[in-house]
Amino acid sequence: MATTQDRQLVEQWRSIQNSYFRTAAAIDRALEAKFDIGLNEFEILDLVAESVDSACRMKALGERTPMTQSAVSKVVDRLEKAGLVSRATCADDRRSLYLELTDAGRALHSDAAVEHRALLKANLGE
Amino acid sequence: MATTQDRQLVEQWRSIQNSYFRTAAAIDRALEAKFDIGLNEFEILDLVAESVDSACRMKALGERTPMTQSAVSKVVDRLEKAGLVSRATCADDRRSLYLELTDAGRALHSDAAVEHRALLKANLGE
DNA sequence: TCAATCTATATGACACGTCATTCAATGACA
DNA sequence: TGTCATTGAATGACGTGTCATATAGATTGA
Repeated sequence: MATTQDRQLVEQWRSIQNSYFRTAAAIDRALEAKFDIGLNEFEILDLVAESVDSACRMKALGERTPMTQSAVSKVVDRLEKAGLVSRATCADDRRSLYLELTDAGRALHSDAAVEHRALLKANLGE
Repeated sequence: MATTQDRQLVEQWRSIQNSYFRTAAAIDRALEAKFDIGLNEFEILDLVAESVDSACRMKALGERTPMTQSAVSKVVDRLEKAGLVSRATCADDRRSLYLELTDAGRALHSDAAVEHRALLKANLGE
């Protein structure tokens, strides 16, 4: 039995979906076209750029994103392969890794961030 | 330069992401476990169930979901393979197809919808 | 100190979504 | 009516995410 509340819930859900997908797709295309990285790659880059402390961060990253641990690992693979990030072993826990932006990574991030924020504004702000 | 507005935008965006991912994952797991269909499959089923008219619908479906045309086509493949939906050719435009729920599809949908709405409520309604 | 257990990350198999392309049917217009 | 462009849908190659597992290092407790 479809109650009014049910319909409202479904509406709300579809609205979130649309908001999410349309925005994500727009950003992804733009970043891909201009900087040759996908949205997930940028978001990891963004998180790394945000972390001022040099704590061991692979783990911390996993807690700040809805991505799976293994997804994060593969995104970092690509970022590393692209020379934007580097993995460094952790002195106090040799299982852990912390990530650093390379110079190229820092440069790309600061350009891409402008684009990213602008598209967020265009898609969410309005 | 990270303005306050930028940070707010990023916050808003991450909140949407979390809301979307956490809810989607919860629903997906539940539907998978109890009814052996994924969230996308259910959403197509839901759209077909909603359509009272018998217009040619593959196309219409594509307009009501953020999924790609080809994604919809593959989801319908699976639904058809599972015996929940059937494709019928359209008399007035033989390129088009319209979809119908089978009896099994209707039955599964009405059970799964209850679960779906409940999880939406739990995750969004809060 | 040595097992047992736990934790951080990586990896391989697999599922699914996307893009580009294909194919058939339709429409438009000379 | 015959060509050319357009449209609805399906398909194959490919990239990326997920799950389950593997591996190496840490921790606990006897």
